Amino acid sequence: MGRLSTVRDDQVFSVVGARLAGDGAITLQTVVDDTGVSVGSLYHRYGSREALLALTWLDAVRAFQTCFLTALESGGDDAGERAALATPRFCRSDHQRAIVLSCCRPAEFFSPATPQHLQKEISNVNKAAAAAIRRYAKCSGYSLEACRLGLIAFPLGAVRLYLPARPVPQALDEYISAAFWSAVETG
Amino acid sequence: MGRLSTVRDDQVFSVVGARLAGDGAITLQTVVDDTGVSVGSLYHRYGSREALLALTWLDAVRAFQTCFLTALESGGDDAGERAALATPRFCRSDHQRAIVLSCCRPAEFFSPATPQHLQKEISNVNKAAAAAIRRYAKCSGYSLEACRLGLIAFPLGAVRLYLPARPVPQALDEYISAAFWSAVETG
DNA sequence: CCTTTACTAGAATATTTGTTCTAGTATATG
DNA sequence: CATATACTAGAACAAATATTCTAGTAAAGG
Repeated sequence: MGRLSTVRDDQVFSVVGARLAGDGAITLQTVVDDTGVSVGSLYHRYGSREALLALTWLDAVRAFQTCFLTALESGGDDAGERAALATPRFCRSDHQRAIVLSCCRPAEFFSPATPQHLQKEISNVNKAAAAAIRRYAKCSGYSLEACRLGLIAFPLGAVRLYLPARPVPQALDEYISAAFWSAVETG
Repeated sequence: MGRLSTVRDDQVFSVVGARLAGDGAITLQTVVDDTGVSVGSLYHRYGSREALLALTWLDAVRAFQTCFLTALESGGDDAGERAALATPRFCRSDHQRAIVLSCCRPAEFFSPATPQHLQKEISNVNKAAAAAIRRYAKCSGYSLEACRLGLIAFPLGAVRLYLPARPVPQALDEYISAAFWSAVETG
């Protein structure tokens, strides 16, 4: 019902991510130039600049969490290790979205001006991940801090050595696995 | 010779860092409001917004490198481990500068508009650190990638779990040490 | 086919933001 | 004290940016 978009949402989000990898300045003008979508269209579709940024972040974080939570909740003794490796794998399979997640502070995407319903969604997404990590900690017996470090902090720190400019090398996985086990064995 | 500043440079840099920890938007207006220094003063002292941002970053990175390089080049079998721990220690001793280093992409501080001489200085500072890490890799026999991960990536990833809002807990050091050794033993 | 609906287009507007400018102030040095 | 020097102050200006508005276009459903 109604006219169809000439440029898909994910193409718009991708352009926003690409800008972040560059000079990092995201103005509506840059989005217009890079996508070919007019200002009027952007406002019709997303409502505001803040909403567009929040949607870009949500799109990226949902894609990542699908990979991460699937691994973490798959069971088995190496579920944690596979979840830790979800980060470098995601960077290789979805570079553009990985840039959004790895190169940005939340403050770049969310502000008091972000629409309420998006703030709510963002909050929910974050809570879901935090809850999954808590569950994993409880089941595995590892400390919560060790899990946060081994599952998130170390893998993220590692890929940030390469992103946004260079691809994440396969060789990184071995280090990330080792760091994961070092964390859970320490705590 | 001449009148003295009522607000010191490091106080101005500190305010810029504090903003980054908040909503992240650094406009001259926010700097004026937070420091009480007028726009005219800021331009007289720093020349441009870009210069102020670059100086803020340089101030922070120099302070960190003093700690980091001292540890790394002190010799001994645990020089690497102490250099890795320089990151959490720095975060505890100099929270404001740590925020500048840990919470920001370079693109937020440098642009084509950054004055030439500051771009040069920034380049030199980065080269000095990279060279020190290469030397350490050569002396220790560890791979360069392992050193970059163990000395920089893992410690930085770890402290980012807490910054900018919360203090970096002492307990983190044990995990960072373990991650450092896991890296150099893997590579 | 006609209507409804969602999308497109870009000029116009209002706001924010960086920069410049002129006048004035305080301090070190001779 | 006199003067050069660096800093302070904030209004005025120019540029960039977000947002609104009106008119028009394409596709789906009755």
